[in-house]
Amino acid sequence: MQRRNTQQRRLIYDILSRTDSHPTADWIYERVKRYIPNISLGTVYRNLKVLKDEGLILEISDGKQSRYDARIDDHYHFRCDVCGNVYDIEYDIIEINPKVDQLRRSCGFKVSRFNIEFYGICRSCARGEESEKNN
Amino acid sequence: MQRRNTQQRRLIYDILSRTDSHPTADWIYERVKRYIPNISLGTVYRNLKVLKDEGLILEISDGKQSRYDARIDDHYHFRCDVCGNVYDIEYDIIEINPKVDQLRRSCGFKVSRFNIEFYGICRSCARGEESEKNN
DNA sequence: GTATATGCAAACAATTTGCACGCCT
DNA sequence: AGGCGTGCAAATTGTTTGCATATAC
Repeated sequence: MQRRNTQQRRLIYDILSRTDSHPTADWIYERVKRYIPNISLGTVYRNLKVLKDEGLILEISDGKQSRYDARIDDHYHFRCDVCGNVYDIEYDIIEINPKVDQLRRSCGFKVSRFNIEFYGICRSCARGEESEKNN
Repeated sequence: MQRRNTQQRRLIYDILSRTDSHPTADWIYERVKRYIPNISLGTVYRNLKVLKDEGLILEISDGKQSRYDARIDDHYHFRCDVCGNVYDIEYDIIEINPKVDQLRRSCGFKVSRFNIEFYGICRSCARGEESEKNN
């Protein structure tokens, strides 16, 4: 399929690229509206799907909602149990990879990728602050 | 809150305990109906939540849906990209845990738990079979 | 007896989709 | 010009909830 480079698609990707907050579709929608006031939420969802299909962004599942990430290099995520925000953890490739490779070879499945996610309470929530929700 | 040991709750837990297919609420509902035909889906959801709160089962998020697991000891999951089914991988605690612990201590967050998930194509799908969907 | 649990249906929230029109290329 | 993309609203999907009744204890 021949893809068009629309204003909407460009802006959605641009906004997602400029944040590290792993936002939801709705958060992105609110931001994009500042520039294209009559954009629809459906368009945001459609473009996020396109960008994902093209491998430009990642979709992170949050149980009920999806979050999106324009950072596609190897890294992990930490999710705060209190505010729900997602933070990046650098990919400790030297330490983990050989061990995971060992497991993936021996587990009996053809593993194409894996994902580690950490959970706990983020710094602001530990301090009792109200975190700005990125959703 | 004082909990009652109802027929419905007992059966839901029993059915979940006897499968390793990590089923969805709807799959469980269909099974329970064989014994309690007029049970409602809402009751299944309510009881799954109770069982989870009591720590008897785990909820596994599958993007849009939830899946449930009565196996609460440490183990990993493998999810097939084709059929969506979830399989158990034995927890190779000696190999992985120290490395993950190292990462969780050094990542800068207060990590209370973590989760590793593997993705790929399961045996039946690799053979081109139609897998029975557990959802 | 009484509070917890149930069945039912309506409500919800996140996401997807059908359709007529609009705008990249 | 042609077809992909859009806005809008309705439809779908998974899950939750209010309420009157039933049941475990």
